[in-house]
Amino acid sequence: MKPNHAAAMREATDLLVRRYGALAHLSAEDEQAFRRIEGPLEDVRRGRQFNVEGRRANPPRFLITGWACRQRVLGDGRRKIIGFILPGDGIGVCQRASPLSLCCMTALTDCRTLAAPAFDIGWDFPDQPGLDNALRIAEALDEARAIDHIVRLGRQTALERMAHLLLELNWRLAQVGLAESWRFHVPLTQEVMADATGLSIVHVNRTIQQLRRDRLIEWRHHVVTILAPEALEDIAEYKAPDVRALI
Amino acid sequence: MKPNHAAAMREATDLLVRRYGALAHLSAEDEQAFRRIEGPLEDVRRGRQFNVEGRRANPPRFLITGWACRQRVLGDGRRKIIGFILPGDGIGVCQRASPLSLCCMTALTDCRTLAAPAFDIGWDFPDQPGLDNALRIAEALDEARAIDHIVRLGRQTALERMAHLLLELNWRLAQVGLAESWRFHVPLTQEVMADATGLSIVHVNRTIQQLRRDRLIEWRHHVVTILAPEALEDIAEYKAPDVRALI
DNA sequence: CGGGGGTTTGACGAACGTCAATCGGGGTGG
DNA sequence: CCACCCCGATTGACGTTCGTCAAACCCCCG
Repeated sequence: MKPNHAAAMREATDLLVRRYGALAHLSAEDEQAFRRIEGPLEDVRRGRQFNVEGRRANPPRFLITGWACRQRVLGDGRRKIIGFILPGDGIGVCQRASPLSLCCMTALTDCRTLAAPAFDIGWDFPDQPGLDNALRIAEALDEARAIDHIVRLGRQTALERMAHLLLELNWRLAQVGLAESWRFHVPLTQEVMADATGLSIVHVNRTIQQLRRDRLIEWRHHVVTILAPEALEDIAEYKAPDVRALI
Repeated sequence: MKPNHAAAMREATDLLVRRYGALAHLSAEDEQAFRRIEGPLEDVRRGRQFNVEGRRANPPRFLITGWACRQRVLGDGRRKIIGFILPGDGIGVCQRASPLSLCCMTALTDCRTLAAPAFDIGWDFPDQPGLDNALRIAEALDEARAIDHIVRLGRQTALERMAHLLLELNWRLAQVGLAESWRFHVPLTQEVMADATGLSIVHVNRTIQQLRRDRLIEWRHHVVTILAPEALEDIAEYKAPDVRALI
């Protein structure tokens, strides 16, 4: 094992400990469970699918760098992104059979993943209750975001949807240390944003323009800065999830 | 206990056995677990909430007759229905903390429910594996419908959404014996359909008119008949859920 | 016979989609 | 180093879908 590989593994498990430690208290024992993940680390090209729709990704993995998504494509090519998968999130990691884990999952950018065969369906970590808790909460957060998404798509305008999505991304990225002071990197094209918000590319562009004009955000070179968090939260009726309510 | 009360209890548990028996094989032992539910049966008026958003319904119950829904209401009164709750479905019945069970749940019609305190969060039925399975599958189906709903709202037209929703309702009602030969009772106003499909009342009406004109459905006196199931499924790209895939 | 909730219709307007052209920036080959 | 190119962002013009408003209608019930 080369030293830079060991460093990469260390970085990957650090990320997981940081992310899941924010969801539930991790004992030294729990942390060790993450440290013991054997991998391998894998580099995945943009566009690659992690699974076939209807089957869980095998092996289960954690996303370490890059962005992925769950999506469904209709017969005529219309695509809907169900949700984003961000660094720290599991891909095919689920305790009980979960339809969310059966969606078609695809890399939106070049990614790095860490295989974690032990985290397969029906996992059981009796000696690591913190780890078990954290993973369950992560699953619940996925479900909660799906509900938010339904409300967004069904009853919010383009501006509100975009604002809501940006706040959601900020919250999630902040959890893993990838957003600071309301600034974060979004390696997506506007086409992807369109498929996530249920809008057309052109209208996504116009909506972003408006958010910019109103000095609510900046968005340059794939870096988003939320200039007026409270105003944006008002527009979107966004509430950050309450992790403690999901135990 | 009056005799008609005993009959009502019998009907209620029959419904549950029929419904959950369609999801997983129920042993005699499993069935008994349903038969032993003590209740009480409760009649609930239309409009009543079963829980406060963010808290699970207490006690957990099963819906026996009538329709309910999960919904969220925005600050300015816009309402989005997350999903329908039909006879046989649980209200606050969930094994692990589930955001879907934390939605605000409301009776859309006068309802009858059967309280089932044993089916509270973290249930454990080691001696009734069939019952446990069936309830998990029911939870998974809820989640799968949420995903379908996202695709519908994000990338389907009014006509496609309505077609999809009607097919979903037909499938679910057929499972509990409330739809036969593509005909079922829908005790909803068009306003409710609007909040479920993310459309306006007027546009729901126009969409229904078009489905009628095209001889795809009949809809009279709250009874829907699907005249051309295959054509409707093509329009909606509807796939009936595969229960076996969710184990 | 009157009333009220829900449905239906028409006219109009706003939000959003489509098409097409242009722009802009980073990468690449000469 | 420069010209070119290509993908994605941006803009404008226009079309469609869907929302809004308001009136009429319908049916069930008292």
